[in-house]
Amino acid sequence: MKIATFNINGVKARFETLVQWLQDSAPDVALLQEIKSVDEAFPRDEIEALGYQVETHGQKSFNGVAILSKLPLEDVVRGLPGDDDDEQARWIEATVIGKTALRICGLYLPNGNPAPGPKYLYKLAWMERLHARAIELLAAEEPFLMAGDYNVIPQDEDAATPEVWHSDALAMPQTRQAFRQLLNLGFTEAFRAQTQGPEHYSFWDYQAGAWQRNNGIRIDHFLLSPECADLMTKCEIQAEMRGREKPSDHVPVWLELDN
DNA sequence: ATGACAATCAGAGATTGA
Repeated sequence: MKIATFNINGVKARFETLVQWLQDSAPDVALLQEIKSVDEAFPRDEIEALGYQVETHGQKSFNGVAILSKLPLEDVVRGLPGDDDDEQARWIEATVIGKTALRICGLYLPNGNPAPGPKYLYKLAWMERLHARAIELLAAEEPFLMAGDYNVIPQDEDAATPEVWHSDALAMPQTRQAFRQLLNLGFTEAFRAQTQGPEHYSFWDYQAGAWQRNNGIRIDHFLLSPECADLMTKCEIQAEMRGREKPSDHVPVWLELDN
C-alpha cells in the first residue's frame, strides 16, 4: 500500500497539480493539508471520479485537512480531541479497510510563530493534545500512523541553514522536546528510519529562490506505531514536485507498507 | 532592518504562512 502526505497549499489553487499528481503517482491513500476550503467547496466529484473516497475536514480560508482513499474508509473522526473550543480544522482520522485494518491520522500542526506568544502557546497545547490522543490510539496495539505537516524541524540536519531556525517556532527547544516526547511513546519516524544525512527537505519557501538554492527544511513526517513500522518497506520524499508548474511550497512524502 | 512569494477574502490591502 502506498500512502502519501501532501500539504497542497490550497485545493482551489492546486487543483490541476493535485489531479495530475493523483493520476501520475496513484497513491492508495493521500493525506492532504491546507486545503483552505470548506467541505462544500472541495472538488469532491472530480476526485471521486479518479477512484477515491473523499473525507474532508475543512474551514474557510485557512487550514483544512482531507483523506483520499482508493480503499474504503470507516470510522472517520474530525478534529483533534481535547479542546471543544478549538475551531481550527487540523486533524482527521479514518480506518482504511484493506487486507488488514489500518488507522490513519492526517494532521496539520500549528505553525506557532511568532514565538513566544499566544500562537506558540496554541502550538504547544496542540502538541500536548496530540500526545494524549497518540497514547489512546497506541493502546490498541494495532497498525496505525500519524502523518502530515508537523511544522517541526526535528534536528539541525533537517534544515539547510539551521542557525536561522533556532529561535523559530519550528525548531525551538520546546518544540523539539515536544516532538521527541511524542516519538518516545514508541513511534518510528519513517523517513529517518530509512535515510540519514543532510539535504533531505519537504518544504522550500517561495521567496528568495529557496528551491533553486536548495534552502529547504524537512517538516512533513510519518510517525508509525510499532505494528505499522514492522510493515514499512520504503519512505521517500518526492522533491521533484517542487520544480513543477504552480507548485505547492511543500512536496509529497511517501510511505510504502507491505500490507 | 526589511522584503522577497503565494493564497485567501474581497474587491484594496491585511492576514497568514514557515
